Amino acid sequence: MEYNFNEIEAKWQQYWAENKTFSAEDGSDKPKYYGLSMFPYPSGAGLHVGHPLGYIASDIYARYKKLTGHNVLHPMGYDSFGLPAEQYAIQTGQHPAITTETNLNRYRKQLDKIGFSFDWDREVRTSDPSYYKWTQWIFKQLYNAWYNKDANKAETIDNLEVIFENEGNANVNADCAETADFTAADWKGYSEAKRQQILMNYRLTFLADSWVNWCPALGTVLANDEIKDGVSERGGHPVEQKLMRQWSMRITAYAERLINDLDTVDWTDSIKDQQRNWIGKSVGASVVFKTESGHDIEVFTTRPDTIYGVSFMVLAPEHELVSELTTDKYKDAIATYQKQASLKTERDRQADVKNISGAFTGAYALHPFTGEKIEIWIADYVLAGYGTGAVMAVPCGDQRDYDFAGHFGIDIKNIFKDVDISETAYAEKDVVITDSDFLNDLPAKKAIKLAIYEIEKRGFGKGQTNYRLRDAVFSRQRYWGEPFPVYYKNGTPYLVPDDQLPVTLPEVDKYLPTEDGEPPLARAEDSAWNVFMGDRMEYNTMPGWAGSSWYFLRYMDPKNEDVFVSKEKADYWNQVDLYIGGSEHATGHLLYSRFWTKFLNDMGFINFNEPFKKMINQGMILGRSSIIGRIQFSEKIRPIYVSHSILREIGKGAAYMNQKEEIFNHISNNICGENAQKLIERIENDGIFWNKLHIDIKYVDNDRLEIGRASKDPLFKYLGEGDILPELDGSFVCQAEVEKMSKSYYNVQTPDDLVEKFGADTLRCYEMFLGPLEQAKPWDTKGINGVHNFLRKFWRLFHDAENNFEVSDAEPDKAALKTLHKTIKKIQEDLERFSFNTAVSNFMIATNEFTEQKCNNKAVLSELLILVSSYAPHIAEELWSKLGNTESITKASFPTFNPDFLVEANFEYPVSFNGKMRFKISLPTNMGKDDVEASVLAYEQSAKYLDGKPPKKVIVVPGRIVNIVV
RNA sequence: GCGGAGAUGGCGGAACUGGUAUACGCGUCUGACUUAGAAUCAGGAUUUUGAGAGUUCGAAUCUCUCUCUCCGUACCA
Repeated sequence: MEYNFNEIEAKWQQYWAENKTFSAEDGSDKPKYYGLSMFPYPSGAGLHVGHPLGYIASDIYARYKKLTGHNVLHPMGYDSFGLPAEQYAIQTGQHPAITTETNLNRYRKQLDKIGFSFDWDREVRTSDPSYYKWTQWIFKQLYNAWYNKDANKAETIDNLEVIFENEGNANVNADCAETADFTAADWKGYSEAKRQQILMNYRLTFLADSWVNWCPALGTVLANDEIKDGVSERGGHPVEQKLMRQWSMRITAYAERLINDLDTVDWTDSIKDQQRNWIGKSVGASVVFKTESGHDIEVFTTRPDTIYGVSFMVLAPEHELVSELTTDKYKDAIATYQKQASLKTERDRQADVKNISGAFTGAYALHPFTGEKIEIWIADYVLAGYGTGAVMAVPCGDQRDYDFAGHFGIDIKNIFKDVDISETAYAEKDVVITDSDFLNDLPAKKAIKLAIYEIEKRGFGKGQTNYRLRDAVFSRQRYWGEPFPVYYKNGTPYLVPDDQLPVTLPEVDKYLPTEDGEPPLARAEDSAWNVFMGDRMEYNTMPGWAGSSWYFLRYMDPKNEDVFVSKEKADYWNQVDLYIGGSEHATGHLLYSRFWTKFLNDMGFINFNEPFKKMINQGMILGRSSIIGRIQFSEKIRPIYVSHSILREIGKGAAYMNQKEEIFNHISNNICGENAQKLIERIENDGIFWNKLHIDIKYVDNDRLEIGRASKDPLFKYLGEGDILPELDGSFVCQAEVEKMSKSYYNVQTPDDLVEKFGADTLRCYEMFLGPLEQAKPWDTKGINGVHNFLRKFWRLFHDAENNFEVSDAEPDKAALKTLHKTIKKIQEDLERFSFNTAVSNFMIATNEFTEQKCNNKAVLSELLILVSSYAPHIAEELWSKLGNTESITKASFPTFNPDFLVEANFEYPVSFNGKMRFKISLPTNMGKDDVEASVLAYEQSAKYLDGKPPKKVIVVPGRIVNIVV
């Protein structure tokens, strides 16, 4: 074989590993480059071709940076705590650590075969005690911190205690749970337990009873971002609300900074918007409405300017004041409504948006400005969890209020000047307010400010900003996660001292909750814990996002036993320069990492407050499924499996007997020749029922199904039990459909087969060649041959017809230099704008040109080789060493582009008439505008298009184009 | 509903600041080589950039209107 990729690739992979070619230097003088790919969860299914896409791009760029003289950190590791290993453990009793280890080894093997430039000495695994020791340590820092809103940063809890000691909490401006005021004297008099209780309100990670998303099937709580469409993201199980004592993270303290600092990172607008929406900042006012019975109802509104348009109030059904406010007459109706609402799942409630429902409490509030009586209703369109769980309803300015008022016959006041609200509410802010006393004739934006001013002045409320973002629940009732560094004494939580960390996972007899519903860790014997303190240890474990929130820091200093990352190393490596991964982590991992980074920055452990400077989100690779048609008759008769063109006709909706004639016509006219009669007879006798079946793509080549081979597979042996109707030429063609890669569609492509068949270099180039990195695109192996041929052709540039290595030492000729420098320019530009697909095309063009030029010039090919080496590193190393180099090509320097080689004496001007290109004319590049014009007009073909008339106008763009207006 | 991205041959896609539309690859067709296939080589074909208008000497590219697709998100007051 001329280009023996299997041998070459194995050889160089071994060389890189033995020579630690990709080991990053700490604190070198070179500029640093930190390129990171999102680390994978090692699932049992292994890698499919979609996984390496981002890794390959990341690898190409990292190798490129190395060639441009950077000290490159390009690590890889595993997010190895997680549910699937635990579910497997529950089913089989096998320890999740063993499952994880097995999967992880498989991943490593697959990754190694693709030839990545990972510095494996820096590998991290979140489930490794030497790693999660530091996850626990960071948890402790969060526990020992509070958020000082005046300083706008986190500070240690010790200094808060000093303040309490000296002046109580009256002057403390903290982001915290509601806490009653106390003086310094009070504080001194409090018991230890009481003090701890109070401090808990301030800590950045805290224990509190909170409504959580409980997933009974998974036996654990889930964070909001782990739920999609009202069911768990993993497994699709139903989720219900439950009040539980849980660890939470006070991410809300960082809401404002998390929004603002998005402006400082180079991410896609889509991800930034997702984060902004998730955080959901809204600016407005909180206003207190007194009720007739003397209660205060606090509402949040973004439109205080519409306060004179309030015509009723709505409380969430769960609102704490509902029972107190409801008058006797309405007690039953309210109770009924509350019950209905509570029975609805989150999902029903969302699905039921258009159904307007609510109930009147019988109570009235008093308008703070007019004193007018306002009906108080409850309705489930008001959410207990957002704002204060109560709204002032302004039908003219809010569509939901408008619909509600219309439905229940409540008055709709119009306080907008010259706006028609007879059909719908008007929610825009470009209105002028009227009928509103002191707000009259003001544009809404000014009115908002004045309204807040008045509200504050008269003591009805204050200006306020609300966020949709909730504090993040941090406990999971699972086994396979980080244990908390926490123990309990008399019900009060305490931290395990640093010198005893990590608290490792104890052995348990089963990975299930206990009989009384405690998490699996409650099963552990006291002696099974490596650290056991107080009455008991914490039974919860941390969520999946704990370990992944800071892993990019550990790569900088993976073996450090004294600190999670040393200050110098964090200063040197700093932010991740390029982060590549999927966009599905927009509101999970990517938000939590930013939160932890800001916190660690606040505490002075690192010097930057955003983790990922630039991010690219690779698109999903879709599978290409192969589908055949099955026509079924009654049970006694063999089904018929039909090829594509027949399936297509049947699929045109002509599936039922009332279109029988149509089907018959199609069949006999267009389709399967003599088989048509057979098919028609069957349908005639038995009626028709058809469906589509997915066939494993491994039995399909170029859409042709290999029936013989497929029918031997137990999964598809049915093919042998029916009749086959092929195309006229006898082949059996499958219909192709692009859909998600999934086991159930039999369309999963693993990289292993392809590496085996075509080599890693081909796979790498092909994955890039498919299209722009960010775009979702179908995977189609047909094209891989083309890329493979390119590499073979590339190989042949260096060899003669008998595959003997042969290059020339002569001076390179002009044509070769032009091709080379054109290519250097393109490749560099493509890399700089992360256009990996066009770079591969440009390599193909260069290879084609050199082939045509019969160029085997050593100097030229050496430079070309360096360009190619980041895309196809194995073949590049092999040819590089054949050229006589003794060091790895990764130590070479990226070639320098020289524009002189591209200068041409003549340019072929395209000549257009009225914008339509008609012919070309070759003229000297240095010819002036006027001369070009004269030459073109003098050209014989011009007369044809001028048709005897003088040109109206002639546009000459030197070196570009000539356009003549007639 | 809201937000984001997008629509170019039979297919994946190129065309960077408006300047030769469809590079590169796949598929397809013809021919050469071959016992045959694979491979290789030579050559051909398809279209007018989702629709409509505008700006311009010139628009895939800029502006407006509309249609459709994908992704995210949703009673957030």
